[in-house]
Order: sequence, then structure tokens, then C-alpha cells
Amino acid sequence: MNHPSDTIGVESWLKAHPPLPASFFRRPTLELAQALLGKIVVHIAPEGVAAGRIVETEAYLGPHDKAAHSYGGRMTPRTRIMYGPPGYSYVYKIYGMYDCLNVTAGPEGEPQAVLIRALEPVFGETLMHERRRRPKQRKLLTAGPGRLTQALGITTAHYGLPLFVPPLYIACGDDVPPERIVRGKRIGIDYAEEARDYLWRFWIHDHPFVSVLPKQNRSV
DNA sequence: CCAAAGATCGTCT
DNA sequence: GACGATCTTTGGA
Repeated sequence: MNHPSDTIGVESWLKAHPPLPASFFRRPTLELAQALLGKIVVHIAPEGVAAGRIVETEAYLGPHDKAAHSYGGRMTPRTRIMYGPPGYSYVYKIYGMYDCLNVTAGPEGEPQAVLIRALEPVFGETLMHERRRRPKQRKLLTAGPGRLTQALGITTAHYGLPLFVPPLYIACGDDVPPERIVRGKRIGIDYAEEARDYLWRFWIHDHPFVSVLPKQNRSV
């Protein structure tokens, strides 16, 4: 299967989408979760380059957030990277079979992160299609945290990498204006008591690659 | 279209 | 030893 984006030279595409600076990540986590919308996740792998625009994120705010892996200040080999500086990859395995990509956030010592929940394919779609075992619906390539990591070839082997240098980085893309950002409750954390109601999920309004469309929406 | 169930293993208790 | 910041498949309406 061929795709128009594959005909663009890899080198010229990469040159047009350089990494954002480390300073980009240095802002309050709820702001970062929104600032990441429209930016592009790029992975340069041996088998090729794949990239997607971020259209959905969730913020996890550390020791006081019952839905966060770092709730209560838990410090384990898995959560360690969240205690470091912002802009690093926190990749974890979920349900034994899927990998989820997070961007560490907040200043050093504050174990916070932003989960990347959905992308819109922008480069290397043929490669993504292969990695995803050729789904029938294009949306199934990258709509969902487990799907997008599989499409981009991201695994727990990429744990702890800086996301402002190759081979895995966040590239400049669009700034999404506030009026196009919608917020709602986070997905799959019903056990988290009061934290289940926090509106810490953000997505681009009406975007076709958003993973789940909830009933209770609210503009930012 | 939706709900239910199974898959499968790293991580923490 | 239990469970999950998920996804796929299946079966019924």
C-alpha cells in the first residue's frame, strides 16, 4: 500500500520538523498537556521514520492524583523517570501487551507526566500500517495510546529518552488555539475515587483521530 | 452499534 | 498473587 506522504523525501521532511527545545517542556503540566496538542511525535527507527500529530493528551499530576502511577510518592524503577526533569519519555507496559508513551512534566522532584493518547498520521504511514498489521480503518492506526506506540515502533526499550533529540522526539507542528481545545474526564481510571472526575484530558475539537468521544464535554 | 470477554505479563504488594 | 492510564474479537440486537 502506498501513501502520498511516503513520496516526500525523508531528509527534507525531517529538516522541516526539527525537535522542540528542552525549554518547551518547562511549564505547568496542565498547560503542557494542551501545548502538546498539534505538535508532532517523530520516531527515527532502523526500518524507517514514522510521525504523527498529537490530538489527545491526559495529565497525571503526581503524589496527590490517585490515578497517577506516582500517587502517594511511589518511587519504583518504573516511576523513577517522572521524578527527573521534564521532557523525557515515560513508557510503561499495560495489560501485559501494550506500551503507553508519556512525556515527563513538572520540575525535578515533581513526579508528573502527560500521556499521549492519540495521533494523526503525518509521515511514514505505510510503515505504520505494516506495524499495525494492516487495520481496515485508517483511524485504528494511531487513535489510542496502545495503538500509536505500536504504529511508531515505540516500546519500553525507549524508556527514559530525552524527547528533544533524535531518535525519538517532539517536533514543532501547530499551535492549537484554545477555542479548538476540549477537555473532559480521563479514560479508564474509574477506581481513582475523586480523581476520576478531574478534567485533565484534552483533545482537539471534532478531530477524527481522537480515541474516545465522551458525552460530558466542556470547552477550555 | 454496543457490551462482554479474553489476551498476557510487568509491576507492585 | 492480583491487577491494570488497553485493544481486539465476538456475539447479540
